[in-house]
Amino acid sequence: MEKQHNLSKNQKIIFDLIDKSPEPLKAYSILFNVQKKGINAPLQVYRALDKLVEIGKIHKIESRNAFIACQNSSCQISKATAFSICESCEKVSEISNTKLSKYLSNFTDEAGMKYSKYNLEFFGLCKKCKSK
Amino acid sequence: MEKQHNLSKNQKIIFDLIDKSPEPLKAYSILFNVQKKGINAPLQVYRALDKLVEIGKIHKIESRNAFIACQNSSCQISKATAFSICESCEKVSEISNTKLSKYLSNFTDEAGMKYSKYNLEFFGLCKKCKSK
DNA sequence: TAACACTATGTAATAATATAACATTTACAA
DNA sequence: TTGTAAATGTTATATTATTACATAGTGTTA
Repeated sequence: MEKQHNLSKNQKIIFDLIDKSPEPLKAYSILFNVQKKGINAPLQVYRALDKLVEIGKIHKIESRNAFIACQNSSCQISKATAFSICESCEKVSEISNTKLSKYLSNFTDEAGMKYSKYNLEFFGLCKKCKSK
Repeated sequence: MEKQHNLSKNQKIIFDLIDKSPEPLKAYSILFNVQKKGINAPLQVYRALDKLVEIGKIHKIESRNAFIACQNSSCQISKATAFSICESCEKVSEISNTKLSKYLSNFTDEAGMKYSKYNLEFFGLCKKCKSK
């Protein structure tokens, strides 16, 4: 069983916003959206984002500096993430593929090192954009 | 045979600096280092970096906003990159593993999509840091 | 309950990263 | 030698993220 995290007020506001969004959100766009709820400063946003990333409720899309809610049934694999990113419409999907995650978690480099933590970003055209 | 790219003056200055560096370099640290060579503005650095990334001479480490020279014999796989990153000393190595790159290039998602381009960052402790 | 530790919040200032807009110059092929 | 693409130079500004410091809430345990 995963540890239950009770989100604080700011964390909840920001998580809800990200969770409802169909696309990754950037920190300052989040800030703009939550100002009516009393969150006024960038740092308040970044602090909540840091915590949410840490506990696996959201992920950062590094190549886009944006954040999306974890799609993997209660965020069990928060340290081993994979995404597909459409280079045309910027649609981002989290990939949950057992084979892929096993392959990567078991990957051993030339020096014999294993890495439990990784982030993988695939780029291409999504179905919609491809057929245009 | 790979296309030969003749680097321009600024591109060459900046590539040489990155190529000689034992660690990834950040854009403004590059700027600071090349000011004595007449490159004065951030944009001049970013333009060269963009071009060098485009032609595969360097890669961006997305999670660190830093750049390293490609280690893969003349940069044949500039759009399919994998790195190991030490979370303690920040040492970054490019991984060139045929099996891994084949596996990822052939990876097909649930919707049947393939992705020719990807970036993978592994995180962990390097040998040195592990033994401390 | 009081004392404590830990987490979260609020606020201001600023650092670090990256791009827009515009003018000019260079490289090189037609 | 002219046309075109790539590269350069410069100023200003946008975007992303952190430092520093003060205060408040939450939960544990003595």
